[in-house]
Amino acid sequence: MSQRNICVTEQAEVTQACRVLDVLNRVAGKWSISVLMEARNGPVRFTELERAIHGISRRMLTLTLRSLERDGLLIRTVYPTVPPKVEYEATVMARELFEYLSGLTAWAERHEPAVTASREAYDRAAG
Amino acid sequence: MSQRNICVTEQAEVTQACRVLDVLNRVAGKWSISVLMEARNGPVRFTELERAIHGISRRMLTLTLRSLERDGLLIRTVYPTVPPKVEYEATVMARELFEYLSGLTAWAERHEPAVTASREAYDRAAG
DNA sequence: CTGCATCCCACGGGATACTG
DNA sequence: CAGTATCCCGTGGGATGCAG
Repeated sequence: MSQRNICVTEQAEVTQACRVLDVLNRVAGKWSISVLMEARNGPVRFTELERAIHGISRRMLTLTLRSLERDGLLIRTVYPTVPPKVEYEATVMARELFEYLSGLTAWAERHEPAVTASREAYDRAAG
Repeated sequence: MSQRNICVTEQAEVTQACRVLDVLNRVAGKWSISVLMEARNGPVRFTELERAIHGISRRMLTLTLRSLERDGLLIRTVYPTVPPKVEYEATVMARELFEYLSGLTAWAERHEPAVTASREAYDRAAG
């Protein structure tokens, strides 16, 4: 997702929108949430992530990990062994985020039928 | 944001990730949340939205509105007058979504300093 | 006023190959 | 094992112009 934080006024609504957009921008990458969820319960290794997240490329896994680490959502631990061993783990901050995401999850579950129906109706009406 | 729902297994974690991704995909457009929030309290006209949302182009406003309408998050009402008058209003479903988004907002507010600090530290360390 | 059509570009992200 | 480097392409989205 491209940059989209459009905080320009001081209106409460706009400010709230911006806050939400901040979060989304941080987590909006195609693979961010999947990676975060895999790293939520204890440390995970690079290759484990690669296997667990179906369809991700090595390049995107690396980029996603770096981005999440930079934002303080993931902790990267390197063990200077041969062969190298690197572990990733969600931070407390990231785990707290999951609680709010689970609210979204519940919302999505409750309304998925309605959304699907709405789409079908819309597409049937206009094409 | 490109398509990223990668539901391929039946694992609980993956399923939850998919649900969240469903929501995000629906709302991930650069302008979706801003539009939704403007339409949250009563109907809003096209031009009002255009003025309220700083930086949005006419094209993107239309596309965003259509997408949200299709998903059942927005109701579009056309008054067959001259000149035309069209109003948009958030549905109940969309308003319910705001409650969960406000959780994200709070999270973002609480942790924004930490994220900023983390980024600076990361960038200082590596460049 | 409320759009749709067209053109264009940046960038997210896939495929592939190479490395400490 | 855990990455980095390159190349390439689709698509999201901006700018602009036309229309009912």
